[in-house]
Amino acid sequence: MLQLNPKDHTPIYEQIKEQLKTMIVSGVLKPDDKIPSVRELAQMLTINPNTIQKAYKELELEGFIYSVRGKGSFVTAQDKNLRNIRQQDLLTDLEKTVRELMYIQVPYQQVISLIEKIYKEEDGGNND
Amino acid sequence: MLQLNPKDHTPIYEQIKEQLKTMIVSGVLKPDDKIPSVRELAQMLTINPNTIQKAYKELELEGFIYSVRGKGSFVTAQDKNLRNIRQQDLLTDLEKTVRELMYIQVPYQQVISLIEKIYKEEDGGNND
Amino acid sequence: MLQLNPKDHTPIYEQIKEQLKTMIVSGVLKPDDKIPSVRELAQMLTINPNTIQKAYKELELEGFIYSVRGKGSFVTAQDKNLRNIRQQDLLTDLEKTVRELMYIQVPYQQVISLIEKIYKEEDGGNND
Amino acid sequence: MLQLNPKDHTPIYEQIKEQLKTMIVSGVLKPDDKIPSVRELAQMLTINPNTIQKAYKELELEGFIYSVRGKGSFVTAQDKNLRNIRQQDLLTDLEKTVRELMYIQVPYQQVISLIEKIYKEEDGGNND
DNA sequence: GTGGTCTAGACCACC
DNA sequence: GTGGTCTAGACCACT
Repeated sequence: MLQLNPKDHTPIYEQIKEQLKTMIVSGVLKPDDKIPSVRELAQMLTINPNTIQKAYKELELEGFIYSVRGKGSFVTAQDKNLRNIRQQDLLTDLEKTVRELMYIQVPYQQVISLIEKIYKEEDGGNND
Repeated sequence: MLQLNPKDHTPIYEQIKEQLKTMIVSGVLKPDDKIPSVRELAQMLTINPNTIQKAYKELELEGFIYSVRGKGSFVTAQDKNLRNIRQQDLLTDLEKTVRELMYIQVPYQQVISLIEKIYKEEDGGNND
Repeated sequence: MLQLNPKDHTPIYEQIKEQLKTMIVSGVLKPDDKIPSVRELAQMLTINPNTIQKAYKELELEGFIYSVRGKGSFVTAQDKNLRNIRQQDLLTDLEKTVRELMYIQVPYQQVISLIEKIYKEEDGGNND
Repeated sequence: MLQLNPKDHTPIYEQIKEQLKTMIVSGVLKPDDKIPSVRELAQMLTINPNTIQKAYKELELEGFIYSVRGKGSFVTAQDKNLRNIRQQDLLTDLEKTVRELMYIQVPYQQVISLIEKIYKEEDGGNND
């Protein structure tokens, strides 16, 4: 379900947050879907429950999920702002990367075709 | 010259690295330009020289600058070997970002025009 | 475990790097083996933890080990991408050394047999 | 005449020593040949005369050259030991490099052919 | 003057 | 407990 990479220096709980966010924002997880319990997920990923706890707590603070005592954690109905913030972050990232690619003289066309390829390849797929 | 943000949780040495990289990549600093000495910059930013040292050393390992004992630190000219390695890294980065942009349904055209804008804007500029 | 030579002018952290590299390369340390923690090794060698930190960080950048905050440092499994880069570096090194051996008129056969000896000696050993 | 590389972190005076040693040991410079004066060489390489001075002084201590007050510096008649020491250093280097190449699974044949290529290519040349 | 190494000791974030 | 960042201050090597 989730992919953790210990060699990546981003903390485990951040990796979990990131991946859940993406699933929520992209619609893989829909509002009021139940997400795995802390203990369940900890067992699945063979990591410490505290780490999951921390991820869930922050996701709740940021408004992505909500917890119901005794029942579990659930996806929040999406506020448009959340998606916009995420999008803005990604575009800023993109700009920095592209600027460096330009610096090392990777041709414009090469960058464009990579992007075209990505969008095309998934086109028949889960692009609902 | 450089702006540090103490509130930001990213390490100081990373902030320095980022900003110098941007200046190099955007052409503000050109190959063989001398950058401030370790002590000089430390004094300017009122931080410990070791922190600057660390930033410079990593920039050197990543191929952006080179340091000469007794003389100072300088901007590196582009090298074909390093370029290829770096290019691969950047394209992987790009792919990941674009893929996520697609997931959150940012239209293809919007991504393309951002890139076009970046490449065009520098075209008449310091591409001499 | 590791032997430091204070008379040697090569920096302590380089000596540590070298010895760990040799242990990894020769197979004494295997992929995902845990190596001593920063503080542990510092205590064993009675040197400052920062010095160990520096050695470990560089070994990580060079792809020999990976560090996980809160858990420790571990030997990296061979990765194809890194391998290619490293291979190029090593072959360049080799060429330079061999060229100079030729200049001082060391016969071809002597060089070849040294290499043959190295490859053979490990063949029946830990190449399992 | 000599090639200096400021990006290489080996000190300038070491680079000069290395290259002169190679020329002497390989016979490009013969016993009692005059080598450039300190000032001359400093001008040629556009570096500080002190740096040359240091290189020459150490070469003299190590027995590769001798200076005659008012006349200049000259190559010493070669002692067999000197060449042997150099050779031993190079072979140790070679062994370490080859061992790492083996570790990253570069095949024996590939290493051998590189060496063969180097020896062959220079065969008709200055291998007098 | 420059970069580079090292120590001692502190504090933080993560697991 | 772990790794990672930072400071203060020292000393060395090179130009």
